Order: sequence, then C-alpha cells, then structure tokens
Amino acid sequence: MSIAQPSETPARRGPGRPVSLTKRRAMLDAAIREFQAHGYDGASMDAIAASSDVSKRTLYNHFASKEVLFRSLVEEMGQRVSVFSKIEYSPDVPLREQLTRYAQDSARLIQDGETLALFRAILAEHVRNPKLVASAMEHYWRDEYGFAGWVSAACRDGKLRAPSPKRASRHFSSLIKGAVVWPVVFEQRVLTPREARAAIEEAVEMFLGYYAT
Amino acid sequence: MSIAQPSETPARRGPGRPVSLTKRRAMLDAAIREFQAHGYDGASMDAIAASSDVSKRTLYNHFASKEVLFRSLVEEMGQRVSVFSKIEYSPDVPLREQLTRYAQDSARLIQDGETLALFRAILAEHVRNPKLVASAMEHYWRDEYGFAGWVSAACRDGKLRAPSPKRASRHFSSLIKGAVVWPVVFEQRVLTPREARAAIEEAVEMFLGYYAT
DNA sequence: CAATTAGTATACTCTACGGTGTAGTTTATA
DNA sequence: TATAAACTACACCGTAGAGTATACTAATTG
Repeated sequence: MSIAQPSETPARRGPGRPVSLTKRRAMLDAAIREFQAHGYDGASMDAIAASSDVSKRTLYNHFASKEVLFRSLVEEMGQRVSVFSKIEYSPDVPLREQLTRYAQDSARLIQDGETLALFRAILAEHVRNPKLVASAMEHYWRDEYGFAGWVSAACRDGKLRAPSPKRASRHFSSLIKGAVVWPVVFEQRVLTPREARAAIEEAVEMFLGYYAT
Repeated sequence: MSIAQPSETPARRGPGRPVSLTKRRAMLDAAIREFQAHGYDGASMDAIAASSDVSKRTLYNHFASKEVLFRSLVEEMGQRVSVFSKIEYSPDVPLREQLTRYAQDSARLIQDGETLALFRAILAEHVRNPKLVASAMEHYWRDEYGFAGWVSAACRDGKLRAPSPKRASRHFSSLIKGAVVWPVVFEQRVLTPREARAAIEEAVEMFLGYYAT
C-alpha cells in the first residue's frame, strides 16, 4: 500500500545493481497508456510490461500489484493538478487578469495529452469505485476550495461582492469546466487556443459581471 | 445488433409460451446494478443472470451478448434523458420560472437512484470507449442544443440579449451541471431538496443577471 | 574479486468469465 | 390436447489475465 516516493536518488545501501529510474518511468508511462486505452480492468499487466520493455517480474518488483500501480498513477495525477491549480490573490493585479490566468492554467493542464489520458482513466475508475481514487480526485475538486479563498480575499479587498465565496467559486469553476474541461474530457473536443481563450474570456466576463463591485 | 423495442405488447404469433416482460425488466435492472457496481468489464453475465433470478441461457436468449445488453441500457438512458430534457419557450410564463423548472427536471432526473447508477456506468464507459455509447450521450449533451433554441426564442421575444445563444445555453448548462449534476455524479453528494432549490435559484439568478434585458 | 541486488525469460497455476449445447420443464395458443 | 415457444439447470469450452516460481544474466560497491 505504501507508495514509492518520487525521490530522484535511489537509496544507496550497499552493493548491488541500482534500481533503474528510467525503467520505472517507462512502466508508469506505459501504464498510463494502457489504463487510458482499456480502463482499469481492461488493462493487462502483461501488456504494460511489454509496452514498457520490461519483464513482467520487474514490473511486479516495482509495483506489488495492479492496484498499487494504479494508485501510483493517481498519486502522480494529484501532484500535477495541485501544482497547477494554485491561485493567490494579488491586490494590484486586475481581477480579470488573475482569473484568466487561473482558467488558462486549468485549460492547459487538461489539454496536455498525457494528463488528459490519465485523467480519463482515473475519472472512469472514480465513477465506478470512488474509494480507489478519492485522494487524487480530492486534489481536483479541492481546487474549488482553494479558489474560494481567492474570492474571499477579493471580497475583503472590496473588489468583489459575494455573499458566499464558496458558491461563487463553484460558479466560476462550473463555467470554466463547462467551457474548457468537460468538452475536452467527454466529447473529445480539441479546443484551439483561440477557442479556449474566447470561452474563458466570456466566462470571466460573466463572473465579473455578476460578482464584481 | 438490433435493439428490442420497448413495446409493451409481446408479439403474438402462434402457440408457445409468451416472452416474459417481467423477466426482461428484471434482467435490465440487474444489469444496471452490476454495470454500475463493477463497470462494463467487471460486470459478469453470470452475476446479472443470478441477480435477476433468470437462467444464464435466458439472459442470452434476450440479449445476444454483453455488448448488446449494455447497448440496450444505453438506449434506455437516452429515452429517459430525452423525455426530461425538453423545454419549450412560453412567452407568457416568466423566464425565471421556465428556467427553474428546466433545471429542476435535470436535478430530479439525476437524483433518481436507478438513473444515477445507470448514468454512472455509462459515463465511465463513455470516457473509456466513446463509440460504444456515443448515441446515448448525444441525447445528453444535446440537451444543451435544445436549450439553445429556447434562448433564441427568448431573444426574439426581447426578453434576453445573448449574442450567441449557443454560448449562453452552455453557460446555463454549465452552471446547472456544476451545481446539481456533477456533485451528485462524482462526489456522491446527496442534495436535499432545499439545497438543490437554492443552488438552482442562484444559477438562474446569475444567468438572468447577465443575459436578461 | 565477492557479494548483492536489479532485471530477464519463461513456464506455470488458478480463477473468472463470455458464450454454447442440451435435455428437460413450463406456459401459453389453436 | 397437441404444439411450439420460453425458460431452466447444468455441464462444458476456450481464453485471458493476475500473480508466482525459478534459474538465469547484468550491474553495481566494498
């Protein structure tokens, strides 16, 4: 159950062949491909091993089971998301600009091919078996809460008027996800940068139109 | 591949035991349960047969394969959605009321336990294998387009000002889904009627605030 | 070099499941 | 009541995949 830390330095504790991080990376990448293509059940450890040019046994030496492997991916996804979905209130930058940047980060993250593939695999599994995946998804949903903090700050600064920052943040999230996340995830839509920008701009506009003082 | 019609009258074409619609229903219901609980691959025909108190052979006599069975469910889902997601513009009913009713229908539909289970199963599969499911999901996404018609009508009637009715309808859809659909589907949130009503009201408010003339 | 650990190749077990075949039972119609 | 279809019970087949065992080679360090 314990997930290997992404420590870049293999522990040197005596003689012996050092563990290959390259191989580990290859296994994870192959796993992403397979899980995305065939889902959790459909993906086979044999295929993952083959596709990463690693013997099945090695795969099992790195990841004790299919579930552990999947969980590692989930963990990784959590990292990516939490790195991106940060927003801090800056009093001297126009709200419009801050919001736009935040939304664009979301859009960019989900447009990235590998992240999208991984997200799809996780989402599919999450819908079926929320527990398996809860921790990572929380990162994802929680971005709304982080954003709620931003809204509160903006309110305190007198630039927004939101009776409930949480609701307001949900509104913004809904608009952004509806515009540039779900279409990509569900409908295979590829948004051109122009489209994405336009959609974001309008969402921001609507949000500010309603909440800005 | 041909999907059995939901005709309530079994064709009477001579002697012989008539096909039992009760059993058919039981199989479909069991299938919903199993697909939801274990996903497409995870669900087993044996389990579905057992859970519906029907012999495996009968199950296969009704549905030639697992895929056919699943497709029948998808079809059914399409029906449910398209029945609910109808909205027609009425010039003499306040917009607020029409929108609210429409949103509440969406909310009610997804709150229904069986529909929710079915929707989850289909969604999970859709993310993985869009083709298998495309037809039904189209019903679902299309509701936005139906709604776009409503927006256009309201504009013609001078009650809304929306440069792009399609975008406007997407905005509304995003707000509603973000408020009362995705939380239920993804986060297992159970919305009390009060919560749902409040969330819808605010979404409607925001929409009208931005688009109403 | 010796020791030790990582990785390989391959064969194997066990289980689960999709789908079929069959012989018999039930429930209807004409 | 004869006939025909729906349904049952159950054995069966083939395959695929998770995980293991083993005997090997490769790459390190002291």
